[in-house]
Amino acid sequence: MKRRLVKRSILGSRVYAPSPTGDGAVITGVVQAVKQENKDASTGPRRNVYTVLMQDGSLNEYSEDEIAVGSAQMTAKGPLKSSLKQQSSCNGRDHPPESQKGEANSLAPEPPEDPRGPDHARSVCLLEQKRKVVSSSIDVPHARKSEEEVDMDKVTAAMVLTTLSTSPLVRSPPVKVNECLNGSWKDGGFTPSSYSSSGYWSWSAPSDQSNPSTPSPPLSADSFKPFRLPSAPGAADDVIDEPDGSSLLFDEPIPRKRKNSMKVMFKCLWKNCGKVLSTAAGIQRHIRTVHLGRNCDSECSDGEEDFYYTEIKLNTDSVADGLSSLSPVSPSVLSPPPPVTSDPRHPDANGNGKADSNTTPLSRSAPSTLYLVHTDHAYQATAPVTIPSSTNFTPSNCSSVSISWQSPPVTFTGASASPTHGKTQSFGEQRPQSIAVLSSPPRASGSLRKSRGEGKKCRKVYGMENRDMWCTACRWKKACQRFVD
DNA sequence: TGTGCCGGGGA
DNA sequence: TCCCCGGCACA
Repeated sequence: MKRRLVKRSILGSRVYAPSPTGDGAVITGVVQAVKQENKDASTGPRRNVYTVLMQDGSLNEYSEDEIAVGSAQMTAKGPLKSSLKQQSSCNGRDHPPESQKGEANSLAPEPPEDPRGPDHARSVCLLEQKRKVVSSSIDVPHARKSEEEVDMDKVTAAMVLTTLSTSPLVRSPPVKVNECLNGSWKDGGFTPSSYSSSGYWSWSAPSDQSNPSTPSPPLSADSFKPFRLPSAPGAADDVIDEPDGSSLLFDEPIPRKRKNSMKVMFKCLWKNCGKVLSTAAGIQRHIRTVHLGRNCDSECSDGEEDFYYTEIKLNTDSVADGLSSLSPVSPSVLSPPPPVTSDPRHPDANGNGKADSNTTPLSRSAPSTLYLVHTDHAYQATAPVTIPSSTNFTPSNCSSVSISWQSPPVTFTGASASPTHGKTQSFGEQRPQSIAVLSSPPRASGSLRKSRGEGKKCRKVYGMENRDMWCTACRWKKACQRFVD
């Protein structure tokens, strides 16, 4: 009787059916025709076979066991079979629809696998069926649901979300329901059966993202993490195609959505590759397929990929800075290039220890302008190069010196150290070119006196008794060039 | 008052 | 150009 109801209204209805590719995905389609299959009439009720126009344009036939009805009404959705006979949802199994597909495809009625026995399952079935009748018209929060039904509701809700996605990319490859749902389900502890995601966000190939219905994949790398079904440890069909990925991915600290601007990327360490992807799964796949030459999906992986990629943490702010440094903007705009690795203000910009391979070329581009900075003053003599090794001039000494547009002279003095003591007036080398390039800081317009420096000067550092250790400028009562503010 | 440094001047 | 110093401004 119910079946007739459904049959009468099923034509033209949107249904969900397992992908004909057999990969476990669920795709949507529209019922085009219904016919009865009589061959099993002797053994059981006759089956309805639905001809479904799939979203990719193909026509497929499904039995009622295989497809699920989807309509605007959430409560009317669910496996067609379950809505008719409440059979599949009451078999006491935890499998989400993808893994149910396997059993659904085998049209033979399966013996109930509920360890509690068929009677128990049937009774639960009746209860659930009764409750559904109520909830289909009134949205009553269910006080209790069987675990199976909870899963099914979520799955059907997921299907609706999938259907609502109007992007053409949804068509092919078949939509993997998990992909667009795991972000929210996972947090709730729900983990449908696994399917290794084929989509990953990439810098170099953003179009790889196969499912645009996930609004912000870069922020949640783990949203692509394949699922695992913890409640069914023995189910072999749960581990569909990510035997390596899943365990690996779950073991390693996949970055979660970050509140701050840190972004974790995965960089391929293969020689001359350097591909950067946002997910471990993606980079593993990349390495496996591109470098290891393993075309098979992740099931033939032995985890070797792990050796060929590394995790890099990117501060998006730093990236932005780096990008700006790549821009043709004058270096004078740049914030003072720190002494590269020792700047405490950028502890992350240079990457953590793992990403010692320089993180990005962006962070290295800035220091190239560093060396233009130090030839500013015409009478910047060679004195700075003669900082005595015995001096107590250490970074701690200049720690109070706020790093300004002029980077600390330390690096420069070391680089151009001249063995001759101070008196080599090789001023000819002091090109004012850098001044022009640097557009030196607003040194209070010519007439105004330069604001007094806050930092230590040669006089303070070395004292009057060591006046010969002062920088030339200090000796000449000029602006100190060694401890520039 | 000590310090930093500009401006000027002498060698 | 190098070097020194008077003198001013600032802390």
